[in-house]
Amino acid sequence: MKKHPEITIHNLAHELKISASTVSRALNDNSRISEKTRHLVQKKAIEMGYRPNVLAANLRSKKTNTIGVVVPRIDRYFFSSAISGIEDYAWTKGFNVIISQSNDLLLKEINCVQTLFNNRVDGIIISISMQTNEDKHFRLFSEKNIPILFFDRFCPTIESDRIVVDDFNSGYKITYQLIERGCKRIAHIAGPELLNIYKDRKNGYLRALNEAKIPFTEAYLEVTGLTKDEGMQAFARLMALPNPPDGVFCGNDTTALSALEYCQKNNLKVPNDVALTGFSDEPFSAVVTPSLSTVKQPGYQMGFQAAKRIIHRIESAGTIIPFEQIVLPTTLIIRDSSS
Amino acid sequence: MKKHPEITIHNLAHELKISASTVSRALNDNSRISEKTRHLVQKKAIEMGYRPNVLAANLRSKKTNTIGVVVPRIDRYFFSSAISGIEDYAWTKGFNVIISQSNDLLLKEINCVQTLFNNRVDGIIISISMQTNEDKHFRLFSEKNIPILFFDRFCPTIESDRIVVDDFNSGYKITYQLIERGCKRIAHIAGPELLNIYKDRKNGYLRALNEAKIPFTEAYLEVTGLTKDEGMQAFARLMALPNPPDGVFCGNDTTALSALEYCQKNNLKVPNDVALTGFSDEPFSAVVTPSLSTVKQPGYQMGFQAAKRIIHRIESAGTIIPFEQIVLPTTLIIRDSSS
DNA sequence: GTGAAAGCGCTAACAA
DNA sequence: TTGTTAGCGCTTTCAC
Repeated sequence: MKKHPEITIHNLAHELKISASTVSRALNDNSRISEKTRHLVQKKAIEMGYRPNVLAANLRSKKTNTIGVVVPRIDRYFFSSAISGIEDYAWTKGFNVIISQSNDLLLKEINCVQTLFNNRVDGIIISISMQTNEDKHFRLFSEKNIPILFFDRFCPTIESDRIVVDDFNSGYKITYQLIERGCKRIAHIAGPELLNIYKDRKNGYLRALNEAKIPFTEAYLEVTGLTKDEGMQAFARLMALPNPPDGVFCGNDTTALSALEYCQKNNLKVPNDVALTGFSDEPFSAVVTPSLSTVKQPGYQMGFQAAKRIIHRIESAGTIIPFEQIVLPTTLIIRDSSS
Repeated sequence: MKKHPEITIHNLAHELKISASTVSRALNDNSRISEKTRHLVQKKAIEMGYRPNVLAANLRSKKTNTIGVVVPRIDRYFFSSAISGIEDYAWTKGFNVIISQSNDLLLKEINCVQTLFNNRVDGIIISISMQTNEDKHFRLFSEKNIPILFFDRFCPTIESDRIVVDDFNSGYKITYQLIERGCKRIAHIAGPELLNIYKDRKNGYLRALNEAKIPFTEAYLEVTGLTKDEGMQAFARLMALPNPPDGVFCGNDTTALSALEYCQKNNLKVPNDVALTGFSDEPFSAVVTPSLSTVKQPGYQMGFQAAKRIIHRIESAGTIIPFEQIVLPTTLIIRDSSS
């Protein structure tokens, strides 16, 4: 079946009548080798179609040059662009990227993390699931001194590097914009409190209200899973209030879009009857009518930085680097839905 | 630094006063082992916090339980949903997924493929770049009998499994719909001929014209890279013709969107002045105004099937399985831009 | 049903 | 600068 048996460094060594270690050194551009042998070996390697067995090298060196990534869903634009950033940077450093998705399920997340752990990834980059309320599975890594880095949604009880955006301020700014444009009754469709990002966005919202001396109305706060359906329902409840809001800060673009749909069906004018804002700047947000005001999160940049940071940590194993929380800037994008 | 040294099967063996091979067998649920020892070993393994060294096992067994994936860009919805499908299926079979992106560059693609090859992936799933006009890098795999599977954009000169959609028919159907709605001068913004999918879409277009006895007009065919900018320019050229088209079949949704933008800026009514259709059903296509007619490709399903097929092939190594081209159905989605 | 021994392909400490 | 040697942790004959 196999026409070409694998060539090993021993085959090369044998052919060249030198030792395997010399071949190894030549192939790895080790310093203690003569130009001549190096050339000879490399030429022969190509000639014989040698390809290094990364597995064996990894086993020996106890490094895999692989980083594991766990995200809730790969097909959400924010995450896929983050992965794109991770992959682009990792590539330049010769690292592989293994990805897995938690589907926002704690159990699946634990499973993913375990598997990556067993596969001896050199580090893990993760954005946690909506259900994650424990941290045992992350401690595996800290205990073995394997770098773990959270981006966007982090686990507050684990000391580690983090790449985040300033959700509090972003929530504040986008709410403030609604106030500025004259909204008096501002509602918020929030995500699960379990996740810092949603809590922060909500607190930013509260802060803006407070600063403008707008009293907070319990009924104007809806906590949901931020799916399309839940968003639609929450928005419907808001608009059914005796005194419905004239501005709604939706926790993400998906719910903002569902709110928009609701308005179209029910003949509500956006932004005149009710102004809407989202969060994330999904690809569709710029092109819906009316276009959606939102907060742009630099997904690609976050991924890129995450990879940079973790690979740096991996490569400086031994030296102690203090943990860092890197906050990337968001951009407030005001479009028709609130202008 | 490390508080917990790695536990190996030898440690377990030593503790239990049995041999390492017995431990190995017990851990792998080998048949030639007594219930009693199996239990004893597995209990001890948990107790001591043993975790298998996948690397060593892989080196020995010459399998990695890993499949490599190469796509042009991870952050395009079609591809990220395909990856999602791949990951979901692979997960159920205990396979890891290494991803990399070619950025539609041949050189990067070659590099990715080589790296995956050196990393000894058990199989590779790929959608080729826009530049790919050679197949040497794929032959590596066929020569070593490592399964390779193309999805969507395939390399015609490599015999292999393929998961595709019927681009010819889809192109035909969507053009036919334009004819049906009364368009007389139908243009097409095509992608590079190098890729089968774009050629097929174009041929479907030609077929529909032919069937309706509409003569083909050279000026109505624009071949581009299907980016936003190129799409916009191509569309502008079309509309600047002395006899501009009243219907345009765009090779993908991105160009259709840029055409839409052009119309808005230039006060052209869609679909009345010119009807538009895209291809792919990107998330934004349903929500732009006017909403975009398009062809829905089952990205997730394609990925899922791809993983299923390749893992099946990997697991039946040795048996000869004929190559198959699996054609998944598309859905014609008629929305406002052409209705 | 269990153990002994060999070796997957590579790297690295030590010797020369 | 090069060679020798000893594993990395596991699986898998082959004996018993």
